Amino acid sequence: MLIRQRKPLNRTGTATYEKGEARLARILDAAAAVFMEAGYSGLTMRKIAERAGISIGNLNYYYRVKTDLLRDLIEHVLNPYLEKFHERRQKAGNSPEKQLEAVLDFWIEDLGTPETTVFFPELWAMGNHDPYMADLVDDLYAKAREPLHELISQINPTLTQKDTERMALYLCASMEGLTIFAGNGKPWAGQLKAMRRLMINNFMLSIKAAKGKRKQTA
Amino acid sequence: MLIRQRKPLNRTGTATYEKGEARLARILDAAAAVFMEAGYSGLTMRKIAERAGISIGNLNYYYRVKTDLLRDLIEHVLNPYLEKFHERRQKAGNSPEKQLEAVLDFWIEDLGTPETTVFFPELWAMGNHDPYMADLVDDLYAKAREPLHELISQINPTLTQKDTERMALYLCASMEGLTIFAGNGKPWAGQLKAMRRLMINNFMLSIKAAKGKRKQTA
DNA sequence: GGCATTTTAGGACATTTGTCCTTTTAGGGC
DNA sequence: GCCCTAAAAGGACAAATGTCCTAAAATGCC
Repeated sequence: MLIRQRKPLNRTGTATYEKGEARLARILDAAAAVFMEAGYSGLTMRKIAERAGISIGNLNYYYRVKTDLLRDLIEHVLNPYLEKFHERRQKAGNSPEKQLEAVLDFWIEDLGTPETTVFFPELWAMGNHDPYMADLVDDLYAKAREPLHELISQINPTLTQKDTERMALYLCASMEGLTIFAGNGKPWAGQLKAMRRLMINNFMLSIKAAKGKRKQTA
Repeated sequence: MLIRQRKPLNRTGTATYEKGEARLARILDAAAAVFMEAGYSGLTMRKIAERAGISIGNLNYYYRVKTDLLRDLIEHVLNPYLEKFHERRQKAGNSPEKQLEAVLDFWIEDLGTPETTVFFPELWAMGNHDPYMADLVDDLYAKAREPLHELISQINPTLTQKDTERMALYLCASMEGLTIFAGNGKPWAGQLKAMRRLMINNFMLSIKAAKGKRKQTA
């Protein structure tokens, strides 16, 4: 009696051949597409497989468990953001004002893309019911706020660490909130640029006016 | 051969006796509880029935179709908001500054409650995949922004209609965005009051400084 | 108290969904 | 060319879920 060893395959989201690796990428692309169309509640293994042009069996070969796929999906979508943010800041030139403006500019512009408009609200909602997602979102925003924090403290050095952090959170929250109203396809989408100007102006005003008051202006 | 007439019962979310009406309310309460715990994707008829202490069959008697229940649920949760907002503004006293401050105060304070923290992000996410929800959310915020609009134009009459609307949207977006970071159970929840002060101060600053510049200050 | 109607319960059914299993096909190393 | 593993397909299954149906119990009205 031959006892066939149980298949030891328990890796998830990995491939050995090039073909497998390409497929893996296409799976995550397909998952992202389904996710943006139907949201988390509409994200099913079968829809992903169909979108990727493969069978459920094959999808299951790459991801035995749906949660693993979801986590890779989130990472797959989120990683480019941090990269883009980082590179954007590098080439933003000279003064901290100009740099901050460049970062905010990019941030607000990005929130008008379909991906960001749909993806992030979904993340926020998931964060309320899934501790893993909550941590992930917190980490993401903490990293995204770092440049703000640094630049704000350069623009207004009289601020305490805590005040600087709060100011950065204020900017971050305001911009993220705008997603709901002026994101892609939203009623105010046509006025995103006007809102961007308004917001950035007010941010600059607030930063300079804060706390250790007329120190820069004099 | 007796042909039993098909039951004509197709009402949804209505009751005739007092008992039925009370049950209806408890169903919506139960649905709200499940919704806040598990989100839209975790909202099932069976969970709602169990939470309400009734059978699936009975729940189905009140709501044949889940979407109807969802719509009533949203309305059931949302209605108190508009009422609270309205009454809050009435008793906010004299000057437009004080009134606006009162409205904002209440708005930001409310966003720290568990209901608001969980419920609204879920709405935003649903709005991206369901046109009905999108309209509902837009209407809600349009109504919520009305008092802001009015008070802003009183505080700074030099603003055009459009600028006033944008300013109101700015306040609204900033506050709603804060939900994600300083809502109930969020990492910045402990600093909600500090953020409230910071935000309201900056809002006032922005409103007075906008457009027709130093007209109030001189 | 009897009766029509509302309310409730419980079961049933078809679908959907995540996961698993077996088998076949393809690819790369020797 | 052979062989071992990766890749892919398709079917299967149990659990969950929305909806429906029928029968019992409760309720208000005369």
